[in-house]
Amino acid sequence: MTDAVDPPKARRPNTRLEEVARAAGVSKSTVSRVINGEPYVSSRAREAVHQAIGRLGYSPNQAARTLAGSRANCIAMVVSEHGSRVLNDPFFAGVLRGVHAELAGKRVQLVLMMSKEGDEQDLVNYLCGGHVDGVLVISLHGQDPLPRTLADAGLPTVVCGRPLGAGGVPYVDSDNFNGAMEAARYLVSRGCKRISTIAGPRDMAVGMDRLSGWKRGLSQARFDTDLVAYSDYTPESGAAAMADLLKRAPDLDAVFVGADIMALGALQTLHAHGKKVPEDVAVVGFDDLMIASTAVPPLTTIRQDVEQLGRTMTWRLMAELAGEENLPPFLLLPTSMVTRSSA
Amino acid sequence: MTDAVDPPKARRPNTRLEEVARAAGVSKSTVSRVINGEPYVSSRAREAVHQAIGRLGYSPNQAARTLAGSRANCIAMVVSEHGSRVLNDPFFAGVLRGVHAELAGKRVQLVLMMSKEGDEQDLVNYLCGGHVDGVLVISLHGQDPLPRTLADAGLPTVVCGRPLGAGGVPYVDSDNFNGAMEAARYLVSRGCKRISTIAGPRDMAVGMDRLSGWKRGLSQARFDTDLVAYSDYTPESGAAAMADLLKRAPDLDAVFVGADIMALGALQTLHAHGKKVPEDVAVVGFDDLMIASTAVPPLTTIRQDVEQLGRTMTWRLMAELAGEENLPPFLLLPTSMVTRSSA
DNA sequence: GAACGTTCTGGGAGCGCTCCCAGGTTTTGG
DNA sequence: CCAAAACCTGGGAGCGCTCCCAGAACGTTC
Repeated sequence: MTDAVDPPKARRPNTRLEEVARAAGVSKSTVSRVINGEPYVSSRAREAVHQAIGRLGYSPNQAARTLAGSRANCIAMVVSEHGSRVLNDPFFAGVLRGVHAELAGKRVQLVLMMSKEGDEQDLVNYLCGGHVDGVLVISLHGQDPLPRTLADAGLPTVVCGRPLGAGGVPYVDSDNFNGAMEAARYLVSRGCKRISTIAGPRDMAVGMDRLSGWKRGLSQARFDTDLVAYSDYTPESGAAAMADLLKRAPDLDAVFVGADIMALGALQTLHAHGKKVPEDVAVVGFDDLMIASTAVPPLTTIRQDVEQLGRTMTWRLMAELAGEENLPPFLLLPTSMVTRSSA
Repeated sequence: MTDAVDPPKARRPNTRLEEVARAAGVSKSTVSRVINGEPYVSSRAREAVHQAIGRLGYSPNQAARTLAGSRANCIAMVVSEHGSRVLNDPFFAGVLRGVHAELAGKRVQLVLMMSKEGDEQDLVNYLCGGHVDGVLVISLHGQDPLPRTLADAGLPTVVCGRPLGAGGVPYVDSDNFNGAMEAARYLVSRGCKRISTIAGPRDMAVGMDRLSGWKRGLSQARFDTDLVAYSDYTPESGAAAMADLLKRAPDLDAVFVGADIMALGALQTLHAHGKKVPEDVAVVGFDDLMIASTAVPPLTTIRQDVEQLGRTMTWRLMAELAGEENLPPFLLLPTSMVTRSSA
């Protein structure tokens, strides 16, 4: 089919709006109205246009719509903070799936961007330059100034996970505090006496919120909250943190690990130290990754619904774009405990 | 700052190309040439334009560029086949990271699309409508007609993983055949006598290629290749497949599992049957997921570099868009064996 | 039936850029 | 030293759409 003399530019079968208009026997304006679902179109005209569109396989030129109109029909998902770890994470994939599910049917494109060191200004220029209608930010380190910058520029922005340094920017997060508190209470109710935790880095809200929830759960039961080790969301550092805890308190009989991926490392360490799980040490994780069920032993954990996180972020952003008012400044999604064998 | 009467449309601080031109004391054309890195611009003018751009924080309007120019400056990444599983997979995230890395610095947007049932025609219309310059397809089930359709429409397309039903469409894949063969040979060299395999679904090239490689490795050593069970890339089905193999051949002493995620399930089953790994049964996986190292015991596996997969796909696509000729019709990336404790 | 609204329709300006063309300036070479 | 070639520059058409405006067609009311 593409046997033209000039290979690289053989393509361009764009049916244009004008052709649809001609085929339907109406004007460009009417076709435009039909496409955008505007009122004041007779049902006869509407029908004719729909038929013509179907017949010609017409797809509106987004660039032209964006240029002419006031909206870009496009939102950006910005993965901040290098992304090396973020993108490794099943977390990201789940969020993305939710975003896409929520966007289904809407004529909105999703463009993906990553902030790289040095590029920040470019990124801000681009985003604020009217190329996108709104932004979903997935930023790992809480102090990231990006959400603030975007929000200050008047660009509708929703952050995934409570942002530490961006008070006032709308965000959606799992209820990490209550989830962790539930984990702590469960360990107490199970009869554990010396309960420790492996927390995420101090500069990430998710780590801090889970730590706070754990502390609250324990202190309400009048337990000590001194057995805290910090780790950084890798199995290796989880293993190291567990070893540290064991050295500090050889008698510990429970550990709440602030992420399944770290719990995997912790389990290894416990195994290496001859501790039986859950008989000697009970383990509760957080996230409920797919691999939690195949850990040895299968991991009891706090599930968060990451897909719902993506859906909710998108809903919040689209609602704002639609001009809805008095929207909630943040949304917390409930977690649920999944009991398996490790505790 | 946004204290206008009308909240939703307060934003629009776009500096336009014309303002840059005025600020730099040159014409629009010259600014355009500088931005696009064209020749025939005096270094004095070039310098002035760059300064003006920096001063004004100018970012070219993509919509206008697309509309006016012949290129869309945009490529699509299409996740075919529901995406429910795909997006769960760390695989996807790795590819995406590679794509992004390769795109860094290029003025090309990445838009993400998922094909949903019923939407196929819309998707094809959109993609072929000149909105994107090229497409990266991640399609799990090999028979997907999408790549063929796109390629036939003259749209530069690169597929991730060998497509079963789309001969002639350029693709990039890991060298699954040789990786699996290496695994089989390794098990032979280790002295295993009764070697089985858990393969992926028959309608996916990745599963078939790994199975073929395993068969080739064994038959070269004059081993039987009858111990094959099929599974579908979940830990659960991997566990079931392992149980099936054990029932058919209680004396088996090795299993090559065509994906780490299935190997996790297989390990569980072996454990439940009282088989020691690797003493009773040696296990080799494929992929080298992050969790392979925290399996019990740590998994010996064939590593594939998924990020490199993304980079290579992108490179191949961009090369084609740049008009390069005689590009390879497909690219196979080498795998490497990672020896841990399970074999 | 004149005066008004309401519903529908088409014409045309212009979004911000690229790309072609025409013209000016410098370099090169016979 | 003058022609040709190379290098620069600016002007302006037009990409495909939206959105504003003006006006046609149809009631509905006094």
